[in-house]
Amino acid sequence: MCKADKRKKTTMADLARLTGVSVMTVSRALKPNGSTSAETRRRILEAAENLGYLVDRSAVSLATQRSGFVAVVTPRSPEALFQDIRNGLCDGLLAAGVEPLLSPPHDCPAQEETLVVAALSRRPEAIVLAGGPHTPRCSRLLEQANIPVVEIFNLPKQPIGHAIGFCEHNAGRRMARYLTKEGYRRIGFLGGDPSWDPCGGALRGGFLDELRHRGVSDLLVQGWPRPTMEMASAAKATRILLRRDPDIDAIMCVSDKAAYAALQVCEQRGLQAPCDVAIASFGNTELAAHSTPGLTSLDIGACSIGARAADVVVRSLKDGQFAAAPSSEEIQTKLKERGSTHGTPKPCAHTKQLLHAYMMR
Amino acid sequence: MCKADKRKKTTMADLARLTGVSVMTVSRALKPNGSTSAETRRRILEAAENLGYLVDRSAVSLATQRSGFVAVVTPRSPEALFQDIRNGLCDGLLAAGVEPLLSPPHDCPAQEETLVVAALSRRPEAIVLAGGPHTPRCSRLLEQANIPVVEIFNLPKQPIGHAIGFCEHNAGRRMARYLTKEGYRRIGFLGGDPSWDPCGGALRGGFLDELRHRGVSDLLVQGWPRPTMEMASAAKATRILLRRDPDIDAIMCVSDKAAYAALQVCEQRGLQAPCDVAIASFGNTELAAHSTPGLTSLDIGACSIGARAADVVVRSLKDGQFAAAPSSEEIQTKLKERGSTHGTPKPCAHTKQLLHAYMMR
DNA sequence: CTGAAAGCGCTAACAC
DNA sequence: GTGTTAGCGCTTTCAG
Repeated sequence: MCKADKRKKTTMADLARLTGVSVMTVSRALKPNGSTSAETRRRILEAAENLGYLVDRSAVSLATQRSGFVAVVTPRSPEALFQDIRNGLCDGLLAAGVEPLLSPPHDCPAQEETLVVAALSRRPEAIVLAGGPHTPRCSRLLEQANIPVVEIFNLPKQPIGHAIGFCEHNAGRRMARYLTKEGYRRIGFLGGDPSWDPCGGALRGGFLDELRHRGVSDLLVQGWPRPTMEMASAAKATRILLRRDPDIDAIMCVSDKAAYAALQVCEQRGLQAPCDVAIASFGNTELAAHSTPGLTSLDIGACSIGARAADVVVRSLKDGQFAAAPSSEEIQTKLKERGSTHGTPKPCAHTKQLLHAYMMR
Repeated sequence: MCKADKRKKTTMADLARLTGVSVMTVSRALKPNGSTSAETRRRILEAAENLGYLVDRSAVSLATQRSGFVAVVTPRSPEALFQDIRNGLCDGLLAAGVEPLLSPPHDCPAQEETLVVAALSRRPEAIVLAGGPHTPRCSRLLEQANIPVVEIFNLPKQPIGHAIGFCEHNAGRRMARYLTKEGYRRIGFLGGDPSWDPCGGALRGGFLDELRHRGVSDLLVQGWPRPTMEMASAAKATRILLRRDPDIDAIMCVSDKAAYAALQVCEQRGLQAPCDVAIASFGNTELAAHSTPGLTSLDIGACSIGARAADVVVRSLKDGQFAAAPSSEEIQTKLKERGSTHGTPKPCAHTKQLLHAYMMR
């Protein structure tokens, strides 16, 4: 009844004193399957509710040697994709009764290491993180942590435990193959600085390799220094690209947002996709499907990566065998072809109307 | 040197045994300002590094009664906005040396309660969460938790502790006022189901109120049942709206993504913004600024909300006085006017070119 | 500079 | 059904 005025939090001892039982009885009454008389439990639960008592999970963790949560450490970039991945992951874990606890987003391997140290210090049951690259110490700590480690998004060269992801390099090559087959020859690449977006860097690497392999070497690359303001950065980079090579005929972008920004800049310049310049991207988020024209984009199945990861975590937690025999699952990126790289644009209703208005003047 | 083969994690006792000192010395050696001889410390740190030792923060929390982290509990919707808010918040907290720990996103107050219980059980130093609504029990637990509570995003009717946010109702009214002043009379609203998006619901409420107040009562509302696939849902809802009232002259949307989808649908139908139908939205994210035409949108300063919240948390943690005297800061939404509701569209370069191609056939 | 003792809040393993 | 004892891994406090 009386509110806790003191700084001290209420403990089981308080509940025990109040209800005239031992601490152990309180502990049992608070669990769904503890053996306590109905009446005793009722009184204890009532007292707990009145005082707003909540178990101290630090103490529980210490006593049981089980923390009951799974750590999730993801990079800030690419946000839209990790958003979906995290959603799929969290939903899957919660559905299985496992609690995910997310670290703040990181911008580089060094920061990742800091966050992984913090996460491991809380003794998670398992840890899910992006495929890297990690710092050497980070990798070592993960190996020594003795818990299931699940690397997602990009497939690491040397997985620590389980891995579910795609190969960015292959993804880049794939798109390069497609664009060259479609006949594009003066191709640009738009992406962030690899120091904060290693994944985009690898994508670009694969893209470049394949282009060279196909004899398309006159490639222009334009990047930007920070992960924020992606559209504005991409728009600016596009302008530079167009200035450097006005005859550019295709631009591959590291994300749908960047691609959308590039598309707008091109249109403002009177360049129409795909006839004047093709725009392709990576991620296949909602925006790619809904923009006009639609953006040709590489799909990585972000939601399903999250769901698969949740599955692997849950199985690892249940089954020591499975946890001990790390699996590696390569996700094949799917090239989703849309109007930004293929087909001739027809004047849409909008254009017809403008045309009409234009001629009526 | 030898790897930890057993399930047991290494503890300070192991390090103490290995280096021939007491546990207490190990404890001191591990802290930056503990008084230990340089040589002893060196050996201890070396052993720790070799074994991949990391302190057990459950034990530290228990012993010191300080967990050293701040809990962050946010709703899934509106994702884009909370993304920015979380980023600003996390950056601010990390910069001040406070560790944020994020709960998975929730879809309703009941789920929020569950997550808040889990978070409070870990005894955070403070908790940051959306302004609600919360379940009664959730509010009560937050009050009894005896830690700084910071509610962000929307201003709660009855703040628990500090609050930094805007009034969705006022925001809705604001946009209604603007649209009616611009001369729009047949106005629709597009949003998600209030059960999972209470904030969008309040926005709609304010919007409706103001319209009624101004004698524009013939309002059409269209929503969707799930937080996912926002653009697809909004596109579908837009089609229904257009079918129900082909003469609709403006559509207010709960998010920029929804608005963008609506814009595309309208254009596909030959309706041009703003002359045939105006599109307005909420959030003022990158997309609103970069779409063509730009989307008129209500700006809430998401990043700064996060930064301000971090500031309040840090001050509360430092200053008991400040923590005890809850502040409430109302953020004024700014109406960012763009081409989707205002001005006459000029045929852009793209159109001119299409026009040209069209006439050359 | 180092160590021994006590205890943080809780639970496992036994008693009764 | 309930209580007792003994820790979980660490820090605080007090002695040296």
